[in-house]
Amino acid sequence: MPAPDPEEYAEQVLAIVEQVPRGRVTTYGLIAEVLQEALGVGGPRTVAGVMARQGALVTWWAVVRADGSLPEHLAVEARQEYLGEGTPLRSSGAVDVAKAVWLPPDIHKVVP
DNA sequence: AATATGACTGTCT
DNA sequence: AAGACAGCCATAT
Repeated sequence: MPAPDPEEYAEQVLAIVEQVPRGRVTTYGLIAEVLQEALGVGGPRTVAGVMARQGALVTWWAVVRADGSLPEHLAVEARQEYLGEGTPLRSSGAVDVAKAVWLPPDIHKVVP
């Protein structure tokens, strides 16, 4: 399975992020796994790269690190959303991943 | 072509 | 429990 075009990869990432239910989250790694299996390329950092450039187009706060945290400057803004959505948080301020995690569907189901 | 960088992650102190 | 380290993948110099 060869290399897909980067623009499509980005679309897939965004497509998945938009599927995340309100009040739940998913992680860079999980998204990366699904796309890796479907397209054979990419990793967590690749997903992060997409979010860094086009994350503003979607509910970017629905994507967090494996431990439920986000970089400082984003954590601040994300907190408001989490409070508003009732997303389970830990005392540290990070999302309680164990409770809030949402598993991305197979890409084939997203874009058959 | 080689190196540095980034919205990452898992393992080992 | 928190920090160091080393992989990892794509982009930009």
